[in-house]
Amino acid sequence: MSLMTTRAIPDGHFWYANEPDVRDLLQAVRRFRRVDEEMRRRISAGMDMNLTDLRALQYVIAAEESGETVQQHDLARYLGISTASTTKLLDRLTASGHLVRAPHPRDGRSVVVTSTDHARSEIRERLGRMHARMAEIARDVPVEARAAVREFLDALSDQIAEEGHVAPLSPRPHG
Amino acid sequence: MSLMTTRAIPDGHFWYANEPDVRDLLQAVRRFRRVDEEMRRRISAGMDMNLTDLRALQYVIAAEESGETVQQHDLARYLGISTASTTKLLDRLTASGHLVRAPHPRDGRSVVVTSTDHARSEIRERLGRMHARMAEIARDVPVEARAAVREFLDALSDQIAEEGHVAPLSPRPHG
DNA sequence: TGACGATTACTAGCCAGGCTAGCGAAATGG
DNA sequence: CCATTTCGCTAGCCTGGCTAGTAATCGTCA
Repeated sequence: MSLMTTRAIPDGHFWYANEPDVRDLLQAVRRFRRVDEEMRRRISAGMDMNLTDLRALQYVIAAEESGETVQQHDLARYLGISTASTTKLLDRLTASGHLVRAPHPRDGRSVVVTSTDHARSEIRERLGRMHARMAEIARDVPVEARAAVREFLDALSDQIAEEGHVAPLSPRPHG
Repeated sequence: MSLMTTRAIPDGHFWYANEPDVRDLLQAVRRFRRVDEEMRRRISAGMDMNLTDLRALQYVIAAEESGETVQQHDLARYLGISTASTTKLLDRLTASGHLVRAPHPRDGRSVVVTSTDHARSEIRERLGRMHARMAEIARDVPVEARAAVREFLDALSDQIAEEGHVAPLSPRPHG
């Protein structure tokens, strides 16, 4: 472990008091976390919907782009909410003209959810530019440092996911 | 700009199809974002409180550690909720024994919020180990790559914060 | 010093977005 | 072909936000 270099008090602020690099790194992580949250809140507010609705929209569009179909059930599982709540969510998003419910071709119980042109263009308009600029920023990382950056983020994710004994499941729609 | 290398469709998936480094980097960012959100949800659920309450708790404790006093008003501003909602939040967190309301020494209208020993030890117990391991992970980043990592995260944060024309304000308590 | 606007926290009452329970219709397995 | 399971829906509840309005206190200025 070789943890402590300054004080024995495990309270965050003193751990890396004489390790400015480490402190700055974690500070940058925290700031990213915060502004990211704010950004999503802003965007969903700008589209007159809540964060969950925005996530749902992105999920449906992403699934369509990779050629997969989405049922109400998939959405519920991905969003981590009940199917009943997902019914309400679909009510909202179909009323607003972002999503469409269609009968499943071969399962009479199921509903297939698709996005409208309007939804796709709105998402593209709101997120496309930012996405492009994030890619630019990634390109600006020196080639020789890219592996280190990725490994750092992956290690953080592994640590965070494992903490609390939760399997690092990936949120894929069913095939 | 020199954006496109593959297709002109600005839909995210094709931008960096032949730039595996860039794609992997952004993928790592997205994963971090997701597991971080999940982690906070888990921890707050484990403490029988919601995300806002957890943020409030961390804020109060952090402020105390840097010797600052916190009023209900500061908390409301930091959390981005109304003072009325903050009243309810304080009701919850005082009822659960995490925070204490005390009269402000020189302003009869104000309330000074402090954390209990119980709250501090619970937060330390739940977050301390993870915090330590995040510091370890940061230490594992090769010294020569640390600047690049920090610059990457800062650039992302700048971009995200600026998008939507919001000033990159820092959430400090009043002095 | 006394009056008055500003500030602080609170109460009352509303609403959005989650939840569980339970239902009918369709699919599936024995 | 009947029993069980799955799917999405409705009904009704609860939490955690919100706004509006209030009482107490503070600060300022005539």
